[in-house]
Amino acid sequence: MARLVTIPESDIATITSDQTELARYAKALSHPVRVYILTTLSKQTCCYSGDLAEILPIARSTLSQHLSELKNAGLIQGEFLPPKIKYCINRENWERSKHLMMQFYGLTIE
Amino acid sequence: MARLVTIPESDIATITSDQTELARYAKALSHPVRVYILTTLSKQTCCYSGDLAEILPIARSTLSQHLSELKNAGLIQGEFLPPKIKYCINRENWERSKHLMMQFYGLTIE
DNA sequence: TGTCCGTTTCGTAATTTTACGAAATACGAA
DNA sequence: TTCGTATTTCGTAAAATTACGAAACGGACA
Repeated sequence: MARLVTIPESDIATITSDQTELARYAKALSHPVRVYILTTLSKQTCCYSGDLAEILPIARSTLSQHLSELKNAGLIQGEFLPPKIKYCINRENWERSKHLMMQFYGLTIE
Repeated sequence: MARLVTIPESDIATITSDQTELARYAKALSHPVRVYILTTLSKQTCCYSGDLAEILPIARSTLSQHLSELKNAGLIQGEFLPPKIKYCINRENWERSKHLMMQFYGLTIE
């Protein structure tokens, strides 16, 4: 980018790693189905992919994609209990995302 | 969808309007540049598109797109003060998104 | 071994997002 | 009216997202 040459570095905005991380978590929350899944999992303990598949008006393969996005974002984790897979919130990253979000909204409370 | 016919409605997950609304706000936060802009605007008072353009390593047209996404999400608003446009946080919707996010994370504090 | 079950991966398609430069717009000032 | 400044819209392209059904997979069990 030409700008990186013509303008001193100190004048370039530094997008912090916290901001990039927050954006990543926000992306995970950017679909109603994923918000629903996370809300469900954060309230109760865990649940099976099949439970969600029966209840949600989307194809199983589509649900699977949403679950793997949440997994990639680190917000949930799956435990293979043949023949089912039990999904739970990843508490550590859940708290991390909460912390970043609070920080973003200027809430220092924890 | 066949599922809507073969399974009684009461067994179908209801994705609430709050969840859909939260997903919409989360989508607005799902890019590092937009997180940066919102953080900047929420801390200080307001700023001009040009201020951001000089500081961010992206094309002005790209910045404009991000700004209009934030506008469409209702999180910022622009005031035309020729020849510049002053952007500020939309406090009402900012608080609304904060509220939904707190609710989502199980924080009833406000 | 073969079969069933729950789930994911594959193949595909439509739509949206992100990005850029060039052109258009809106307005104040010369 | 013409010029200059600040910003957005247009045209375009590449990549990512969302969605589906069909096929594949891994393990339990007959």
